[in-house]
Amino acid sequence: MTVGVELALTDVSAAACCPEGLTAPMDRQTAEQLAKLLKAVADPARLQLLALINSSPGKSACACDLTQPLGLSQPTVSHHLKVLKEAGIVDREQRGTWAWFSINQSRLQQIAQALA
Amino acid sequence: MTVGVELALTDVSAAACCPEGLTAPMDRQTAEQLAKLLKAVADPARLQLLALINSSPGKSACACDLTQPLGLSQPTVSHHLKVLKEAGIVDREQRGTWAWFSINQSRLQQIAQALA
DNA sequence: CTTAGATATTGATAGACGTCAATATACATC
DNA sequence: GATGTATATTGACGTCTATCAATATCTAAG
Repeated sequence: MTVGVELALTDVSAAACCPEGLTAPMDRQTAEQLAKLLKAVADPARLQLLALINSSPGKSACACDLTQPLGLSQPTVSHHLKVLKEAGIVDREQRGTWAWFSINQSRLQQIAQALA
Repeated sequence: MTVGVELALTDVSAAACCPEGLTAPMDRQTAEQLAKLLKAVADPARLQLLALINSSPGKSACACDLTQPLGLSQPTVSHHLKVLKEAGIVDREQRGTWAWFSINQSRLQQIAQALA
């Protein structure tokens, strides 16, 4: 069982985070939630994934088309997609054998605005 | 000598990064530069520091006033301020014995806009 | 139900990172 | 220059993380 991990990860997407941005002092707990979201984006492979998905037709892409451009192994890409999904930054849709990913744009905006 | 580290860190602030945001595919090198900037912000202590500085009178604060609110040791806070400085996110000014820090707002905006 | 292909999970490993105690350096004052 | 205070650096330690190879699970089609 990996309940602890599951909870920790869903905590991230549960964060209705930081409407005040950086304009007011931030308590440690709030800072940790926001940091988790930012960490999900602060990785070169995941940034490449987001850019790839975003620039795909319909702004959604099959996982099968994401491995080769990154030059990483399939499990590694799968891992990164999971991190993005659990941060609420991408959505996953099953289409037959394939997994299609799209970007939760408002969630991305939310993260960006937390730096305002 | 720590030339390697110095170079790696100044590389960060040298990154005139990512005017296209996530609208086009991103090569690994560009992704690594942007990831470095995001990592500099993706830490709870550093987010608290930015929020504290930003909400201080004149939007600048003495290092001596930043240790206690964070509940971390002085060397740790000094380390975090160094990371932020080397990412170009804060500016440092020496005033007598004290070190005053302010936020490079445009650099923060730049990072936020890279997620657009 | 077996096969085949796509995706996810597990286990292992190397490197990065946050933190502190101890120490060093910088700066002003006497 | 000696002292006191503020800040930075060093060294060590535990934890987290990115990555891969191997394996497992899922899904559709025979």
